[in-house]
This record gives sequence, C-alpha cells and structure tokens, in this order.
Amino acid sequence: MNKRKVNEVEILDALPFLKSIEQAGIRELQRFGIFSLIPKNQFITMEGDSCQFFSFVLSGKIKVYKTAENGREITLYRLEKGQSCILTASCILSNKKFPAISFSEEAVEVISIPSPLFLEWIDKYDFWRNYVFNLLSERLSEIISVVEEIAFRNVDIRLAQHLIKITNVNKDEIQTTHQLIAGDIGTSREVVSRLLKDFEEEGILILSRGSIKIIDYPSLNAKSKKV
Amino acid sequence: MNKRKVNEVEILDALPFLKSIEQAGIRELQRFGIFSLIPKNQFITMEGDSCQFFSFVLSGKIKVYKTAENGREITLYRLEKGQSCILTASCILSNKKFPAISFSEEAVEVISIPSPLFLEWIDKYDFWRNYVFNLLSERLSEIISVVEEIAFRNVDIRLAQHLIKITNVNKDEIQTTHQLIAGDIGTSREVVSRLLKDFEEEGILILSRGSIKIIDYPSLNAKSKKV
DNA sequence: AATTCTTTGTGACAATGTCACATACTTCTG
DNA sequence: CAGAAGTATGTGACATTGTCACAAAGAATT
Repeated sequence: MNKRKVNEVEILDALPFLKSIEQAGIRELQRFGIFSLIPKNQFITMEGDSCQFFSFVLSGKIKVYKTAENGREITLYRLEKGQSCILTASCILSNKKFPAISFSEEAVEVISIPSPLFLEWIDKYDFWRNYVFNLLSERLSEIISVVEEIAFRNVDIRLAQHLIKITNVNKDEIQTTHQLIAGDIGTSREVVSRLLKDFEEEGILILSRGSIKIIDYPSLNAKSKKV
Repeated sequence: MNKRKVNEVEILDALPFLKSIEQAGIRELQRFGIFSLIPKNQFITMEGDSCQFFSFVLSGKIKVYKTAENGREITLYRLEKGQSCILTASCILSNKKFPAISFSEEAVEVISIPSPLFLEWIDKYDFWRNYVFNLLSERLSEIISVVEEIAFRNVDIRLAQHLIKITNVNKDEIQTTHQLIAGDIGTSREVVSRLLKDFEEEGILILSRGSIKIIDYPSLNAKSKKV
C-alpha cells in the first residue's frame, strides 16, 4: 500500500462536512491521518479481523458483504467518496471483530486514523460525533432496507431495481457479470441468468458476455415496481 | 398510558450501567424521565412515525418488526428489560421517520426522555454517549445476523434455531402460534405449519393448538445445526 | 347448541435454490 | 496461431419455499 500524508484540498473535497467547522479537525486529520492507496480487487478486511483503524474513502469503491459456506453472497452496502464504514465504527466502539468482508471494486484512496484516536475525537469534537452518529444512522437504514428487500421482494423485482441502480445515466450498457449481480441481490447466479434471459426474451435488454444492454428502460422500470 | 415519576431503585435495577457513574445521570433521569405503562398487545409506533421520545424498557417485551403489503412479517429484534431501541436513536439522530412497527408483546414499563434532551445528553455526558454507541453497535450486529440468516439459511434450520431460542429452560412446552413463528423467522404461516408437521412426524415434537411440546431436544438441536 | 373467531391442515401450483453439466467466449502460453 | 486453461453463461432436473384457496378443528361467545 502506498502511504503518505494528505493535503487539505483533498480532504475537504471528499469530506465537505469538515468545511463548516473549526480548523482543528482538518489539522488533526492532516497530522494523524494516514493516506493509503489500495489497488483494485483486493480484500481489505476479512470476517473476524479486528479494527485498528477508522478510514474515510477519498475515491474509489468498496463493497462490504457477507458470504455463506456454499459461496452465496449478499452485499450489505458500498462505500464511495466521502463515506466511511459503519461496521468499522461499530467494531471499534464495541471492541468486537469485523463481521463481514470488504473488497475494493475499484482502486481506493483512503485516509485512516488509529482507532484510539477515533474514540478520543468522539469525546472531544462535536462535529466529529455528529458525523459518526449520522453515519451509523444512515447505514443502519440501508441495512434494514436490505432485510426488507430480501425477506419480501421477489427476485425478478429486485433484479430490475438493481439493474436500474447500476445503470449509468448516460450509458445504456452495463459492464458486469451475472455472478456479481447475484451477490448484490442475494441470490444465485443461475437464478440471475434465467431471469435475465426472460428479460431478454421480453425485449427489455440484450445480453452478451460481461455486459447487459438496456433497450426498453420503461418496461424495466415498470418491472421494478411490480406488485 | 399510566404516567408517573419513577424512583431511583427501579431505574438502577433496569439500567445498571448508571450505577458505575456519577449521580448526575440518575438525577436527570428522575427529573426528566417520564414513566409509562403500556398494556399488552398495543402498537407503540407505526412505520413513518416521528420520534419525540427516547425510551428505556424497565420491564416487559417489545417486538420491532417490518411488514410487507401481503402481510408477511419479519422481526428485526426484541426489547427487554434494560434495553432501548436503536431505531429510535437512529431516528432522532438523523431526524428521520421510524422505519418499522413496534408492538408490546407483554405489558411494558418504560422511562422516556424527550428527544432534544437525548441529543443534549449525548454532548454532555460521556457515560450516556458510551451507552448509546454501544447500543447502536450491538443492535447493528443483530440486524446483520438477521440479514445473514434470511439470505442464506434454509427455513427448517431457522425454525429449529428459533424453537430452541424460545424454549424456556425449565419447560419443554412453548406457547405460541405458527403465525407468530412465521413472523419471527420471516416466512409464511403455511411453511411453518408444514415444517412443524414434518418435525412432529420425525418424533421431535408434539403439536397442539397454541402450543408445541419438544420431546426430542437433541434431534431438534442437531437440526438447527444442519449444513 | 349454534355462531363466530382463531388456528391449523392441505393440495396445487408458482417461484426460487441447487446441482451437475454443457457450451461459448477470452486470455494465456508455447 | 493453435491449443489449453480460465471465466462466463445456459439449461434440465429436482428440492425447497412461497402463495392461494379453501377445509377442518378447537376455543370463545351468545
């Protein structure tokens, strides 16, 4: 991992909440924050790791997920620019082990601070405390909606929703594999393949290896809202 | 709801973490805490309510769950003596609506404090902050294991686990309905009925209306750990 | 004893998950 | 460049789970 100190502009760009508050926070982050560059497709933490650092994502994308013995996966959430990991926070706060796997889907730049410092800042800085509490609250809602989706929603609807979510606004072609989609929506690859095939037969999209081209967005959208 | 002030002994009995710290916390709770007695089988909050108060459970049991349009349910967690609700905390902290239903399975005694006070105390008292953070962290792990169970574990195993969980140590007869079990493990009543029937045919338990009698605990236990 | 409500049982069928392969496309390697 | 190896997708068969519709049994009420 590539490590160095990080400058104020980079910090403020990723963490605008720091702008509104006293300089102390930024100075402290510059002083104690450790910059790391994590290459693409690396496992960052595994299930059971202990959390020595708390990190902010400056750029890139991290997937946080659980796996089953049989290889099935379920994505809990993703971290992008300006975000940080509720499970790490929770882990440090209650001194437990990290209960999931985190993996860099894209190369990631992070600033990390040692966990004792994380705890100290919570007591010391109001803005920091607010940031962490909000982080926890928001991620919690996300995870609860994951529960809801998996428990109640049919797979075809979840699939349609997910395709919409990962479709880039100005591009109708998604680069991904059925296996990755399966992990994101918590089902098996075969089910995804079958349903995508159905969608293709309905003229909603066109499949090719490693890519899905949406050709009837309105129908896909309708599917994602089906009762 | 029956409301009154509450005495120190009751508070300390339910919230032992207060013992170890300064008197200020207890005095404040006595001064501003509102005692309520909620009868059995009441809806306490509904989806979309806003959270005006933060409450501690002194006795009784509250179920916090989500429902689907078709009536299916999934229990997120239960609150008992000394606990409080992560979703309420999250709701107050990020100023959002309550995203679930809470319901008193038994008559419940709670002390509540107004949410602005909740926020004020977080800034003011270390012990309070620690309590809330720990609460959030621990409930978060619970909810993540709910995700894991629903996403990966077969229903028969979840059912066996759940039966073991709700079996009283010194009694082998459980008073409940198939419908309630279905809600707890996130499936439908019919599936629970079918699987329980299977368990009965295997000689693991005996069914009667409103009650399940475990007669072969070792087998049930084995089932709950099946690959 | 009749009525109503709640709980449980069940068959049929749809949706999803699993397993075992087959097939096709890509990349690597000599 | 051909063949091999790796990765992604397709598919049939079958098990599990979810849904629907309705029957039957037990408990509570009148």
